[in-house]
Amino acid sequence: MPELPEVETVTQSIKRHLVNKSFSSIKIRWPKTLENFSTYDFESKIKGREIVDIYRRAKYIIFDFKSCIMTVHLRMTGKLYVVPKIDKNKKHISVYLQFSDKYLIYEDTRKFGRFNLYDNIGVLNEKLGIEPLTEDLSFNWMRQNLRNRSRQIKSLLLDQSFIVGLGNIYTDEALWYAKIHPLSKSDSIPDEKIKKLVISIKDVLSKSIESGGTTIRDYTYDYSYVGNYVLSLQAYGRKDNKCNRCDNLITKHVVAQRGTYICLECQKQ
DNA sequence: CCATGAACCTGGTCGC
DNA sequence: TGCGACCAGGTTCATG
Repeated sequence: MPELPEVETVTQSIKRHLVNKSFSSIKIRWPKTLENFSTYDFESKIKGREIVDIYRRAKYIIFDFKSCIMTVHLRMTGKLYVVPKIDKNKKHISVYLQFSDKYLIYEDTRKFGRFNLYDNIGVLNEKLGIEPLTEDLSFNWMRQNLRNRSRQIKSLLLDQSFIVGLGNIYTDEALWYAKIHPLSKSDSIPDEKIKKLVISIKDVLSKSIESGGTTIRDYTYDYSYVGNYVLSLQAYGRKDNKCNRCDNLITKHVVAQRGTYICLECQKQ
């Protein structure tokens, strides 16, 4: 489901309910969801502890309890939302936590999502790359780091140890805006296009956040709102539609094992 | 170092 | 209507 804009939207939507509150119980319906801790750990380290902050890092939602953090990764179909009452008709609720008189629900059709418990954010930071919406992502950084390796650009942009937050949709979108073919080798992209790529990444992600993300099928936030950035997509999902720049038809390919949408006229290799 | 394929899961869609 | 094949906003691990 979610890339950076969707995770950011979900994070903000649950944050206002939960900051300064504490969880009183947890119920597990799909045990694998808790990857590195148990309900026993919940009892001793999380239960009754104040949630000091909730924030996003990469595609993780972080619950900060000061003495430890709980991370949630939604993977493909995870949904995290607050409701006053549990909906018994929901078939795929993997976990739910009670706080005050409400519930934080974790629903996940494909069951790929995971909760983890850590002492601090250090473990995550070690394996994660830079945040694209900060000044860490600059033209100079990008040029330097595209040139010191030779990777297919799409595969590199999807790599969370390089830049975090981009997934299949926003990678295709950013490459379309920058007129870069997804199979281009990272060390053969001209400066002008690198410059455009950096701007496009920031632009696409921030515009999408403003629209509440992109809903293709599963993604919703706050129980049922959909993301409207789907209306702004230029490449992703637009097979056989006209490119909005040149009237050539968008075609679908496979790059880095992912469905990939390209305007072969604009995005020459 | 880099690319590829499989695994983890369920459900929707498409062609016959 | 039914059934199989293929596809899906992600990540990780094993293999050349």
